[in-house]
Amino acid sequence: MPELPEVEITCIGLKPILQKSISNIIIRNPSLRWPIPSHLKKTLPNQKILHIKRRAKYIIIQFEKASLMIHLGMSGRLEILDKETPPEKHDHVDIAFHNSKNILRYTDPRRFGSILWVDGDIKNHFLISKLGPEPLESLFTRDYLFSKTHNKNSPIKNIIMDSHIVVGVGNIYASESLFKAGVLPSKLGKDISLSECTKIVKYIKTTLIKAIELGGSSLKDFYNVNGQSGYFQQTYNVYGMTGKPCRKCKTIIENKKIGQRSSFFCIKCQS
DNA sequence: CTGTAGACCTGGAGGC
DNA sequence: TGCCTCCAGGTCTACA
Repeated sequence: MPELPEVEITCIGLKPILQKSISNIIIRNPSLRWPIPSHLKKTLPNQKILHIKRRAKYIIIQFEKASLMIHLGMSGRLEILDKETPPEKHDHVDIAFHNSKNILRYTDPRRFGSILWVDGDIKNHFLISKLGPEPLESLFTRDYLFSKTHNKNSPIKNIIMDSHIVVGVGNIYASESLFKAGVLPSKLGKDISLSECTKIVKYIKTTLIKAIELGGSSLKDFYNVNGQSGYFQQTYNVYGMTGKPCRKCKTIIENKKIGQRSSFFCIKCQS
């Protein structure tokens, strides 16, 4: 489920728990990407949620002196549910609140996600401190991208998916953005021109923004029905379209592994 | 330092 | 039905 738009939409959907004070946490299975700290049982109760924000694909739930840093991995989900909702197999964590009939539930079949406790400023955390700029913020420009590509021997798709260069571009939106930019995912960084960087940056931004808007449009039933966003209703230009005709030129969409990941492209529209 | 392969883990789809 | 293989939205770590 989660690429950056889904994480953003999840953050927005968490607004109802702002200012709430935690009463209890139930950890059914602490084995995520990193173990969930067992001290949360003692640390978390009576902490008040002051802010909720996103950095890269991390959801940061801020308390007075520390934060919970939550990553959804490949298959994670956060939902606000009635506290009587019985837990299922992959519902690893519940957080309950004072004076509330709701809980925040973390579900993650593959357990690639993480729930970490960070004292002080998260900027200094080892998972955050070396991250590149946010794709939707002003630091992510043509010139910045060019400075990171012009001397690189790896495919452009790998470069834009490298969180040390720019965060939040996952496998779906990497393929989609490169299609719109007219650049083959396998093209090496050093062969990418300045004007191609202009397009890549532009279409990463517009693709992500559009996805957030689509997800946002279904926000009202985001957490009380099935936790899915507009994400699943989107149709893609190339992602998952292997063997189908390109929407622009009817050429058959191809799929090639680049950097271990499936990559989709139109050989005629992209070069 | 750079670039790539492997690792983590579960479930669903498709072939036989 | 059952077993096997392959595939899946992420990203850290180890190694050449």
